[in-house]
Amino acid sequence: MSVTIYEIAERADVSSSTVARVLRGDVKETQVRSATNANKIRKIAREMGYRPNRLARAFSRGKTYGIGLLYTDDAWIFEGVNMTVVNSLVRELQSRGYHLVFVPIDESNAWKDILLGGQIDGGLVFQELPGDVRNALDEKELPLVMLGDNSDPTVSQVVVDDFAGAYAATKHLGGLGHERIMLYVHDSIKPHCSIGERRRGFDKAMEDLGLASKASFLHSTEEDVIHCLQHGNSRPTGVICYSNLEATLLVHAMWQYGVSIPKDLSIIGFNDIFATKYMTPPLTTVGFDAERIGVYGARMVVEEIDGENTGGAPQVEVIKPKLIVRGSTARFR
Amino acid sequence: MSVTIYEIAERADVSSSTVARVLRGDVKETQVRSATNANKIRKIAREMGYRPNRLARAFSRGKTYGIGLLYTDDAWIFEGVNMTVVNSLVRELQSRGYHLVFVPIDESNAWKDILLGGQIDGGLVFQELPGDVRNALDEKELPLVMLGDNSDPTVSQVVVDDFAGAYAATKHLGGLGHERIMLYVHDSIKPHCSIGERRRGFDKAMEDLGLASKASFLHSTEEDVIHCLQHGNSRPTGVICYSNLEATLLVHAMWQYGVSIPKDLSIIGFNDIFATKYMTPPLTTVGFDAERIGVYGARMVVEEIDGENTGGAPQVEVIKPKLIVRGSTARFR
DNA sequence: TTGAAAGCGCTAACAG
DNA sequence: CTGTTAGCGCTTTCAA
Repeated sequence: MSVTIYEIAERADVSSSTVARVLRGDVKETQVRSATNANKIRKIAREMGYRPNRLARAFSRGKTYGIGLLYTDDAWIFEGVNMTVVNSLVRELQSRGYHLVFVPIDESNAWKDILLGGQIDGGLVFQELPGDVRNALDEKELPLVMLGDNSDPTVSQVVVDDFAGAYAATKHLGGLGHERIMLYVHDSIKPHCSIGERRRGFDKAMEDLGLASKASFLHSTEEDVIHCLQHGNSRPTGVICYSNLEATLLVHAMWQYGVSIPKDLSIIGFNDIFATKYMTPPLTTVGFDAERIGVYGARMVVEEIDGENTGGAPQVEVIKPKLIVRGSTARFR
Repeated sequence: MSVTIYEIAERADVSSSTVARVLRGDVKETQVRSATNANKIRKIAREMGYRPNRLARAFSRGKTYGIGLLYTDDAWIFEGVNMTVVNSLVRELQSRGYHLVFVPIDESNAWKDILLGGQIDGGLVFQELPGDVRNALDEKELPLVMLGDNSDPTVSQVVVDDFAGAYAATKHLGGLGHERIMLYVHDSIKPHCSIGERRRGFDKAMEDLGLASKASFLHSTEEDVIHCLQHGNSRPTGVICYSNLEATLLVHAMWQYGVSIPKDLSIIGFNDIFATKYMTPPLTTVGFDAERIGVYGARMVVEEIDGENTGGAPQVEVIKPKLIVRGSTARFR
């Protein structure tokens, strides 16, 4: 087995409490004796290769130091940008002594065992949670922080200003002379507040551009969009894609049909991942600093757990996106 | 606080041990009394909303039920295929009562606290580990399973038959009439056994094709490869890319230079992720069932922890890749 | 600042 | 099958 505070206590000829306190840094060491003791204890601990048993500590403190990443849709969470978020989440949490626990919410009741069985101290989510999950969280009084979702004003959240992103994208296209612009949301996309936000940003920009009547909004299948883009003489000349999925699919489809981008059609995507830069053509996209979402998110849950967030009022951090102009957009005629 | 076995014991008028045993299913219930008791206990537990405290259980059993995912290179682990692996790892582990703990290995000593502080029961790795990490693992006698890496024959592993993958890719190109074929490994790729494996598969195929003298192997920068591909009349007509990175970069570069794929140049990638199917043109690639890596990997660590792997001899599972022919390869002339 | 003692919730012998 | 009794390793009163 491993070295415990008792073995150290014995060698140092002090009580186990003292060892624990010193090693934890809970001693001011103002007195001569305490300082001497402290040094001796630390020396012995080092020699014996002591490491506090994290489980014992957690158990004793009544904390788990685990933060659950609750998700219903793994396609969403394991996708490009969100992985960047997860990555920074892991690191930021770790630097604060916490660790991330993946909690897929599915028919199996594993998630209940985890939430109710005291395996986590708080939760992080990318999307709105099913009612029973929320209830479980509430029952255990576990703080929750939403990432990139503002659908619930009662919990803290770090969100991306999707309105601004869509607005900028639309204005960009308008500035290039496009008049008939489409906002494309693939029908496989699950409901999410960003859809509405982006739509509002899009609508507002079209209105400001004086093109409101020429806007077309679609929450649609690929076939319908492609059809719409190819037929009729009032077809859109610019498309703003809800995410990389739509952009990828669209670029591919247009390539198949011989529609040249950006000559014949301008396309703007959302979310800037590595691959978008290397698409053919490189994709003009609305990007944002995904790492910050993780950093803020981690900070917020931990603060709520440690009760540093005294007020109790939900915190809100907003990340400003920026338009990254690349090769998939061009002046219309 | 939560409901404990003691409260249930009191109400059911039995000892806490009995409660624990019944709720854990450690009672055969052959006798009349035991069955009656068991039912009563379960009923009360249900009514009170009892959930076993997982930390207490873990602490008491001397197990953590955490499996560390140890990694030095997050670009690698958070990349496409490997995320699929992680996803299945999470689920498979969860179904066995374990959870995955991300353990980035960096200058901070956080990883030491986790390994030595008894936060995990075993480890999973995608790449060879630094010596001190291995030592820590050995010291604590934590089983380790390698994923997609066969560099250490002393540990269990689930690997992809990269030799076969590269062989098939090369043969495919050879069959299409290509004679000058290049294997491209970007210089940012960190050392990994698959590089050697793929190279050997490539070499063998070239030899079998009678083209050995026309093979060119490069562990090189993008510039060099592009230059090589554009100048000289003995330039390669087919390229096998080590991963999606090279394929993405190359397709992009060729597009910039007006080299048409697959007319002027055939390209084969490695690893089949969603986007490759939608590249322009869709990428011919060597794919494999990434989920199985996770499933096997999880199974193997857990078995080693539970001591089901009696022999002690390292297990080896090999995943067979298959060539997925799409639009980036064509007959040469 | 230190020590003694109790306890976190569950598991694991050992008798009965 | 059941109850009793010790822990697991650390934290946390409470006195001294």
